[in-house]
Amino acid sequence: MKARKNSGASNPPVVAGLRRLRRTELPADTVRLARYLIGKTLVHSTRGGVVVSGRIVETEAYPPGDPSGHAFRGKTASNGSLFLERGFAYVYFCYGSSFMMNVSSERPGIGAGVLIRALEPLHGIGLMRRRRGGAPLRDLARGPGRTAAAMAIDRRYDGLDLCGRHSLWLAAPTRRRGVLAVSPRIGITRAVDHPLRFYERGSRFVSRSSR
DNA sequence: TATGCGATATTCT
DNA sequence: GAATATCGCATAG
Repeated sequence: MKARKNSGASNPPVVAGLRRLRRTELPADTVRLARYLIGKTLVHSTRGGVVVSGRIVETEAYPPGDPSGHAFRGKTASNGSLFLERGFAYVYFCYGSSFMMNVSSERPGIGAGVLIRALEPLHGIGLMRRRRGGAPLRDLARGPGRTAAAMAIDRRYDGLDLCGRHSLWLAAPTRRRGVLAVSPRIGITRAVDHPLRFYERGSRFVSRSSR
């Protein structure tokens, strides 16, 4: 029998309340998608039934033709997911230690995406903390590499449809979004002044304050 | 809190 | 061989 209320300590927290985003809800435009994703939820349900999720509080746009974008030099064996239609995962490995996830944007055949840079942990915080070596709550997903680690996202998820019925998906917000703030992007060497980083103002889970 | 630095592997030159 | 959309630790203030 099923508990009608969420009183059981071992029950996963109100995951049924999370509604999958449909692709038609995602703006096709890269910058608009980057803004749209702030406040949305990223969900990863494991086979064991544990659900890990977080509010997206920081993104960066890498629009078509951006010299700092991975698609800038054209399609290769590793960046193909950026050229899919919007809503697919592009996962790559960087600096010898970190995976990072983008959400593909624009139309099929156009290489662009939105980097997910930070989450505010919502569900499965115990599992996230284990995956992150016992880091404090604030640091569990503060930064793109930490986000991928906390969500157990690796190369296997490259090319996955985040709007499909898979274990990793995008969901509607759990509460209203705060004020959106804008700054230059982090860690790049070209087009460094473009205001293409978006974050929720005041969030303690954002990777860095703008300068 | 801010800054500096080394580790690390994949990709493209 | 070089570059890289980073992290964690160290140190100083």
